[in-house]
Amino acid sequence: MGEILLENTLTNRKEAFVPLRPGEVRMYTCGPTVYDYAHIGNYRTFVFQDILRRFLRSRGLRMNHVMNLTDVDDRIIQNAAEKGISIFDYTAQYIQAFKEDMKALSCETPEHVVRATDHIADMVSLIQKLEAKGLTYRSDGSIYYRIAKFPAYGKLSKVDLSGIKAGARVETDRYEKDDARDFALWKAPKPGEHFWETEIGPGRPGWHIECSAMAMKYLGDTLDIHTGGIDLAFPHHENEIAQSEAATGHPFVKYWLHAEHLIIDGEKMSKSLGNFYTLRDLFKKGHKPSTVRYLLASVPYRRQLNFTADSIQQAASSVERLRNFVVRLKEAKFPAGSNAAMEQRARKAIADFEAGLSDDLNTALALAAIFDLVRDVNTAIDRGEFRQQDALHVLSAMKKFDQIFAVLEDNDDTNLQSVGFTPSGPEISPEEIEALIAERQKAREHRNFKRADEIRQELAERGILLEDTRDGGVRWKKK
RNA sequence: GGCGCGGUACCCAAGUGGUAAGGGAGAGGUCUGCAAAACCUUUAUACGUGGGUUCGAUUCCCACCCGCGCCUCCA
Repeated sequence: MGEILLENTLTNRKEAFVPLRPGEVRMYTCGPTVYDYAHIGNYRTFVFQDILRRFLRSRGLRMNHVMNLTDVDDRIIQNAAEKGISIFDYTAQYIQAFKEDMKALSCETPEHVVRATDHIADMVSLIQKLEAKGLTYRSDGSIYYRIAKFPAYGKLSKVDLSGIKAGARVETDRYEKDDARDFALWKAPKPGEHFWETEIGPGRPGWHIECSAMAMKYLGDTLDIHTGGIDLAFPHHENEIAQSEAATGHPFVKYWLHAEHLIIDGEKMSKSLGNFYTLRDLFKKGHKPSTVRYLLASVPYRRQLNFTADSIQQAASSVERLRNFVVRLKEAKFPAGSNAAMEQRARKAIADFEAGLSDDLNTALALAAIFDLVRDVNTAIDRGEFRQQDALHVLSAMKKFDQIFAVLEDNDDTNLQSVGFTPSGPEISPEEIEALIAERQKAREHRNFKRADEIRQELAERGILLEDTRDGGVRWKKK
């Protein structure tokens, strides 16, 4: 197997991925701020990191992956206050929803999913470390990081801070900061706000410090991989670097991976444009979890993903094609024996698939390898050149594929239920379906095609599709 | 203005210094009682525009145009 190349935002280059500790990957993902339901743009990033971790695991690497839940920030405090409930009661529902959504999208659960509010002490001690090094200053009970003390600032995003420093965009006064570039490590409480009483005074953590504190707590001073949306590169990740590296004296992250944004119909997704979707919005429209996952995964993560009504329809068709293929392999009867060429073909597909993913997670290329296999095998089957043993090899290739993409299993109903949706369409029991199929078969035997077609039509209206197979059998599936 | 991503067929989207993967959609055909599924054929004389380098560029260089994002709310 060839090396894995990852495009590193820090260097702007594709680099061979080599874990600092052989066999283990220490990875940190910026998780959601749980002030509301996460939107599909968020999930684009989370599906990306899921594909990444699945791929690394498939290469025999052990994951030590941390994802944070930001469960305290301005929006949370404000929203909770408006509802007159504690921030914990407020965020609980969205934490739950996030976990359900991730499950619905077949995203693996990282080894550590951690809440900011459970790590206040870690943040405080990190801030103390920075204070001891003289990198901070206090202003009205808040503590700020003095960017001027960290010369490497800007190395990730290549942002030129001289512009910001002098820029008119930022009203320095409002922040009570010495320098507009400085950012809050610790925020003094405002009246009525939730706060923690700590050794550095009462207050709550700034946004950036939580990621540094939690990442280093679980993963050590230097992590292999840090992922997040492209918008986080500046200032969030830049600030993480400043805090962490200044505190430890070690490089914070070896590979920075950023996912480009998802846009809707060519425009930024935003509530004001009315094109803002949560996962549940899509499910409500009747889209399957596997369709959404496929769509989010199919465009390489470094590219913007243009989400349109058409593109999700296309994703649904693509998944359908793959699933039909697997069903055919499992259910069709092939002559005994094997065809050496097919085993070779399956091996090539796996090799091409992995080569695609190895190239900075080029999922489009990896998918092409699978679809090539699908076509070649279907052709071989149609020509009668396919044998029983061949099916095992091809199925094994499809399994390899699905260990990463996770869209083949027919689990959409279950996944929908996990987010509280009952599968759409009229209820019909398998027994009833079988009975109708039997009746239709009988009608067909008597060449009563009118009746046979009526039954097929009736089932179709109830969401059941029939396929007559070559050997005279009938297969059915849900729409 | 600075930084970044992109502009490939009807749509999504790979890719390479030597004349374009894959998926979806459409059309025709094979199979089928008819469908469905599957297969075959078909839809880019050149890949935003204009220059340049080169025997040769979509692929390198330059300029320009357009889209999107970030520049302390943001995945």
